[in-house]
Amino acid sequence: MASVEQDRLGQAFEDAFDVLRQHSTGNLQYPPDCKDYVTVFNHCPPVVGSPSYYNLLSSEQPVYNWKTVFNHPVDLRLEGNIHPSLQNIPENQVVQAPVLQQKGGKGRKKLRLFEYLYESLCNPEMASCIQWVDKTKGIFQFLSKNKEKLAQLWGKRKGNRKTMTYQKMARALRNYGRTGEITKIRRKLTYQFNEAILQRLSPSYFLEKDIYSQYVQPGQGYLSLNSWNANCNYPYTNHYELSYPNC
DNA sequence: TGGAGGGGGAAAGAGA
DNA sequence: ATCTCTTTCCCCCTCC
Repeated sequence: MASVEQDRLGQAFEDAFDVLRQHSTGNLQYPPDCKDYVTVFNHCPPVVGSPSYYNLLSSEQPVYNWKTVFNHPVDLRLEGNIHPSLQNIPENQVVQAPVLQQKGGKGRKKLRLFEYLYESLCNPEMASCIQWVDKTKGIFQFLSKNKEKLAQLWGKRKGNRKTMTYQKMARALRNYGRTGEITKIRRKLTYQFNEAILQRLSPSYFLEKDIYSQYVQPGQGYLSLNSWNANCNYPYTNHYELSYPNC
C-alpha cells in the first residue's frame, strides 16, 4: 500500500482512538455512531489479539456499551490493579478472558519483554516508570526513580521466582541488541525500538482499509481473529497480551 | 572516589 | 531432545 494511503488510514485510526479516549474517561456512554469504532477496534490485531477484546468483540452480540468494552482487568490492569477510573464498575460486568489458542492449536505465546515495554509505554499509569523520548523513532527512556518498579512488575508478570531488577531487565534488553529488536542509544536509560518492531507493534500498521474492506461483507460488523489472520496473512498473530492499544 | 549505569560472558530456567 | 528467549550471576568499564 502506498505510504500516502497508509498515512490517511493511520490518521483515520488515530481519530477513532481519540474518540475512544474521550469516552474512556467519563460515563462510558456509547456514542450513536460508534459502532464503526468498535469495528475499527475489532480489526486492529493488537486489540483483537488481546484476550479480553477477543472475547468481547468477537462474540455473536456486538458490543454497544463502552463500559463493557473498557471494563476488563486484563486490559486495564496495572499488574493486578484495576485502573482507578474503572474500579467502581460492577463485578458482573467483568468478562473473563478465554485462553486463546494460536493457529495450529498450540498454546499461548509468551509475552516478550519488548512487547511488555511497548505496552507500558502505551499505559499512562506507567508514565512514571517509562516514557517516550521520540515516539516516531521508537526511542524511549526509563525513569531512574521508578525503573526498578517497572522491572519488578515485569518479573511478576512473567511469574519469575526471584525479583526482577532493572539490571537484569537491562541485560535482557542488551540481548535484543544482537537481534536488533531494541538497541541502546548513547543516553542514560534510553533505548530504541527497531523500526520493524515498532511497525509491528503499532496499531495503525494493521489498519489497512483496502484489506479491511475487502474482507468485510455487507452486514458483517466484524471479522473473527481467525478469519482475519487467514485472510490477511497476519504477521503478528502471537501478540495476544498487548493490552494498551491506545497510544 | 563512589555510585549509577552500561556491557557482556556464561550458565540455568522455562516454555514451545 | 532441541531451540528460543529470557533470567540470573558476576565482573569489569565508563561517566558524572
